[in-house]
Amino acid sequence: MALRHAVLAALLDHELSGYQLAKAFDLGVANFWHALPQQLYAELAKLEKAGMIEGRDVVQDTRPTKRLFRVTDAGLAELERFTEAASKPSFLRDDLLVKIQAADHVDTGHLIEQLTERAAFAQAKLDLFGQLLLRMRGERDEEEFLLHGERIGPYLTCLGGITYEQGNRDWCRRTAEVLEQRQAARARS
Amino acid sequence: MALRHAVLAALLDHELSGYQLAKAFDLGVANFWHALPQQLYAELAKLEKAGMIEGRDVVQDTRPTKRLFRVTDAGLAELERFTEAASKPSFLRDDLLVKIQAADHVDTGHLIEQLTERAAFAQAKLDLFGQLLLRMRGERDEEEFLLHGERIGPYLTCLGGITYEQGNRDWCRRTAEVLEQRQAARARS
DNA sequence: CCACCATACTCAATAATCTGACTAATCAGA
DNA sequence: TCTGATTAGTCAGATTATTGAGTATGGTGG
Repeated sequence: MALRHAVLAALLDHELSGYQLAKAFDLGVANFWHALPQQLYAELAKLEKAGMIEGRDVVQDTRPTKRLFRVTDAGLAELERFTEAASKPSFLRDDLLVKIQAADHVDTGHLIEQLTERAAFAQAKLDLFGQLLLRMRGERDEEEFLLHGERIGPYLTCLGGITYEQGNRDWCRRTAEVLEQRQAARARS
Repeated sequence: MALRHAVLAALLDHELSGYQLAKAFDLGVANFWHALPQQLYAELAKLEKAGMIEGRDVVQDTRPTKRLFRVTDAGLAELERFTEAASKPSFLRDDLLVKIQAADHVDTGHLIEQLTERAAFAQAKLDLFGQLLLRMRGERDEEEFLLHGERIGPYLTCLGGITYEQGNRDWCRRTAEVLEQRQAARARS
């Protein structure tokens, strides 16, 4: 049941349409949750019926009419309840890790390729997140912003994303390096 | 469809029963995939029907009879196919991140509590993983083991788990610290 | 001796997520 | 001018994952 809360949390900052929300929850960006458009539209409908968000139609002359949503008091109360409850631990579920687990029984070339790719992807997200941080804190330095900024939630989750992607990148590079060295050693013998 | 491959990868090292597998895929331990017992029993049944694993009953005098499974050649071929295919990126889906995203609209005390808890959990996993590494490489030092060890897949995923949990722990601590400082600053004003 | 935990599983039902296709309009580039 | 990308959604269906309960036996702590 956390998708609904993720949607509520995303709508705290700005009014958003389903489409904009879908962009935010997409692969490249999602720094605190991931979901597909279909899920989001369904969840928005449910949340509106439950009175936790309110939508208003915005007619655009050049683009299709969109529906912007904002969180209601009931929605905020729901988020509050959610926050009080214990968090369920987050678990790993990663194709690439499964492949590495099987590394000794499986073609090394493909593994190295995919590790390199993943490392590059992580680096790209790091660059993006870095820019995002700058945009959020503006002129202020990080220490100052975190102490006195008015809205630090997204900044903190972005920092989380950075920590995660750094770990990801470094592990991928290290692992690729190990596999390459073994390949080279095997080739020499 | 990666659960089946995770099961295959887990069975590469040792013959395991569904119950043992369930232990390994449990929260506390799972360092490359997570799943519940029911899923695993179901997957084992499917894999056996598909000829990718073979089970044999082991009668025990003091415990219920168990069924141990090992990977067949067909299973290995399936893993090989899986490895060749591109990995789907892994995404974040974490209750705690959602709560932090909403940090400015929600009770800070609960957040700090949950961050501290999560940090302690991450540290516990780090200790566990550290011991696991030692047990896997035995007397050898890491560099040597990674270059010449015969089975390094599980070692590499364990290193992945360590990187992940370190990031997790550090971010939780940092975030809790920030929230505490803000709480203190607000109390003074 | 009795409650509880560990081993070793099974079954059913619901909830969450993903795959894939479809509508319909505008805009930018070759 | 035709193609493809972008905006803004909707629908059906399949697959995965979670929740909750139940079976049966043996060992352990109080």
